[in-house]
Amino acid sequence: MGEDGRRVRSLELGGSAGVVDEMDFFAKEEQERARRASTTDHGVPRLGLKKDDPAVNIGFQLFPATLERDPPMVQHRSPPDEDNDAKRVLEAMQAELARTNEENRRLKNMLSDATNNYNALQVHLIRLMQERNLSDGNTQFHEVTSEVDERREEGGAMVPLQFIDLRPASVVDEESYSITDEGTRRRRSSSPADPPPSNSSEQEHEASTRKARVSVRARSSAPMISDGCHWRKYGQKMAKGNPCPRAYYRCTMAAGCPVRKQVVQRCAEDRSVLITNYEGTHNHPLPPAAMAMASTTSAAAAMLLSGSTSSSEGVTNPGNPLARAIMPSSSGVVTVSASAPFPTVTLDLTRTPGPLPASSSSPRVFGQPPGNQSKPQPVTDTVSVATAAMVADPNFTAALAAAISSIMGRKGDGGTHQTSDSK
DNA sequence: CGTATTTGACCCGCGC
DNA sequence: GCGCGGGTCAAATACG
Repeated sequence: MGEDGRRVRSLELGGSAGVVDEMDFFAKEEQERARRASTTDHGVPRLGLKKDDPAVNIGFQLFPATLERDPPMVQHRSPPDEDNDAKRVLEAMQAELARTNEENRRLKNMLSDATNNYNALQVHLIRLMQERNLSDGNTQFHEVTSEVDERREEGGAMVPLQFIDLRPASVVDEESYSITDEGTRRRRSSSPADPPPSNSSEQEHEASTRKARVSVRARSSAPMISDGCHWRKYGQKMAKGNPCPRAYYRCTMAAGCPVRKQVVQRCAEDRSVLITNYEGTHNHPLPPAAMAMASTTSAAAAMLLSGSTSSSEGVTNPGNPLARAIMPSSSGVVTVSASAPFPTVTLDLTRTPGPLPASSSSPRVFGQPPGNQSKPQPVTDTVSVATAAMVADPNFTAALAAAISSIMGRKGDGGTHQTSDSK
């Protein structure tokens, strides 16, 4: 390749010799240098000698080698030559292009590695949770974990988060069953075809996990927080002891997803606080914004099922390492309550959790003071961002953004991309 | 006209 | 057994 490249360049060099006059770029300098360096009386540069000029040859030979490094845009000037300069500019631009491509490749690799690490950590987290359950005598969890691992390792490619069900198989089946039609299930229970409700401990466990729900408290004046999903209202009730009605929504993003239920109501004491309860897991691909909330609720539900149900009292997040792993930046805003009838994880986005890195996308979400209700809209829209920030460690996001921006910044002026935007 | 919302009726679980 | 409350259904209505 080197020889051919040189030959081509030589040919180009020779071919462009005749168009020197058309190159205006460094005309002044060129004339000056030509007057000094060239001994020929004509304006025709010593192109023939240039081929033998060691400096030029070295430059041509070194260019490919310096592509991997940071070649200076302006090479040291060899004997004045317009064509030579033009060629060098061209070479420099080509080198820059090649370097940019190389950096793009590196960035892609970095991003892929980071995502891989994230997924690996998530799988590891799930495994830990399920091993914990395994010690309680539930043997199904481990198998599911192995399945997830195998899926991940076999495919090599990343499994979309929405397809990784964080719950154990029994829970998945149970939830999909119950959520498919909880109402009809109740009705069906009277049918003779239904197996009589046996009172095994397994079913008791399923019954408890089936109703695991995630409650999100956020300040918003909107009737419903926008989490990226498409919800259809199917009912409304006046709740006891609350002047504000309670609305019932169902996910309509997929025909086969009647499973999702969402209950929204306003806090009785503070009507600016919107309480949203999520039950179940989506069985269809989700947009990134919706995926954030879905993964949050899923992770929270998994956290709930991981062993905190042993306590009948509320357990705050800092005491739960798993919760800390899921929501590292939200200490104090996550409450796990295993009290009857169903265990609930409460994500309180109305409290101030403490200082957060400024580079993260989450700080503007948390801790909206009650006085800052002049702009309620961002609060509604950023709930998904908050959940995204909780699912994806903000520190990780910030570090990734910093790394990418540093790389982009090294290159020069190309670093204005919003790579830190969470999905 | 298709889709989303409203709203009264109905079902079911639970406590008394 | 009965009443209450939560949750869901489905017809009617509104809306784009």
